[in-house]
Amino acid sequence: MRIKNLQITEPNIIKAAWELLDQIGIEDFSMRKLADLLHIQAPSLYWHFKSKQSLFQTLANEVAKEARQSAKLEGEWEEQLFHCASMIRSVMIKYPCSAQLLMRTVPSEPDYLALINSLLQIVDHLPVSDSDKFSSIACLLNYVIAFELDKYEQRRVDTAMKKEAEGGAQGMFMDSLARLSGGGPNVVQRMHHNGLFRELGSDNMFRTGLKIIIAGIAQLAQQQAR
Amino acid sequence: MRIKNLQITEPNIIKAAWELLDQIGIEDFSMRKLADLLHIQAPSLYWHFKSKQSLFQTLANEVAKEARQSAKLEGEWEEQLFHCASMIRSVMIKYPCSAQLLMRTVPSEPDYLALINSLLQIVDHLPVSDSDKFSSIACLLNYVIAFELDKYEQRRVDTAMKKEAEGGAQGMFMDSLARLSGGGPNVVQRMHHNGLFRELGSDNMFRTGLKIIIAGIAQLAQQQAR
DNA sequence: ACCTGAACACCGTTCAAGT
DNA sequence: ACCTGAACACCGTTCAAGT
Repeated sequence: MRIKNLQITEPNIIKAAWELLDQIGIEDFSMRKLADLLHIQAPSLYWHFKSKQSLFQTLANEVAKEARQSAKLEGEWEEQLFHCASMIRSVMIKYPCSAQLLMRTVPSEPDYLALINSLLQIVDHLPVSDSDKFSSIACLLNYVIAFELDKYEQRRVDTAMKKEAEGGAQGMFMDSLARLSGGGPNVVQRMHHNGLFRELGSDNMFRTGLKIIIAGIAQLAQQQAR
Repeated sequence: MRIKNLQITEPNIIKAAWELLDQIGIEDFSMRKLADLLHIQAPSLYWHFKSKQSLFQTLANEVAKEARQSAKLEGEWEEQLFHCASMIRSVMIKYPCSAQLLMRTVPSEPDYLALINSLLQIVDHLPVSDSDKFSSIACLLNYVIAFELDKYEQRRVDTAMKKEAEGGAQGMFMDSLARLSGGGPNVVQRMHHNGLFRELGSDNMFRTGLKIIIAGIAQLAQQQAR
């Protein structure tokens, strides 16, 4: 939990913030702990950032900025969307808790807006209404963010379960799984049995969802074109 | 902020919790305020719920329970999915902060699992792999939750913006909008100009996104069938 | 069985005061 | 310009003690 003595500059505070997020996660992140990491007192941080929220906003914007830069614009629009979304995801993986940060942040920051703009450009030539273009991109972006958010939450629960008495909560889970109320076949249990739950958050699952959304957008364009 | 004198039972605590969430939102929700509302001391709550997290888990499960009950199972699978997703959304609208609650909650609660199961049943007969079924439903459910989450966040920012000096932050926003870095046409600005931002979170937008995802799933099934 | 008072170990943030 | 000490108004949670 120590860091080399550094000048207390905005970039260095941000660097330390990323490290702290990586170490303890966003729910335990505090201005006091960040100050400790930088060997200063907590109130000092408020000279550089007017609030914790504004610090988070800055972090989120950094993710948006890097995501936008990694976009390449060649090939069919489907490829472009796929590539862009994958890039956004890989940038998000690089930065700890980036999904939570983006979620809590309003896309009023310039780089976030620019990212949305470049996504909108990709679908701008499609023969659908502006409203539909907007919905499509919102859907895609939501998907990418929610996917990483889920993965994070999943991990958090997994570790919490392991901590709790070996097989205690795990047993509870298997129990509710076994006797699902509501008629019909127990599809969830079959999938759990086949180890599908371990695939949660995998690259493969990400790509499948992405394909679904892009194919759906294509379908929308095709219908409108008729 | 008062409530009639009530017996302190688990259901009444839950009722008060919903009211408090409605009044002040999830980020300001505290066990102490909940206790105030019930005219008891904060530690008393810990006799009924072992933690704030477990209280939230219970609330989330209530949403899942009601959502599951409102599912009807007739018509084509596309209609069923559409209807189910719409129902889940309308239940979520009924309960304040339900998106946040579901997001923070692991789907290990029985009713949440049952909800996922009934969604999986709808696509179970499609000619795709279990993994793809799983991805499809995860994608759909993520969409519904993230949609409401975004709407909530959007509202929070809007009110924050209005509070901040008339047109101060608003001006900032227009500014970043006007001079977006990165080449290409400014699609975002055009859309903002056409009032599309006011459509954020609308029924119309919800349905469009839903159609995209369902059409995408259909596409997946069609490809695999060949 | 159910509730309280007092306490612990934390928060974010402000502000006068220091250098 | 940049940092600190002290303080304010909060948190979630525990626990001995009350009824």
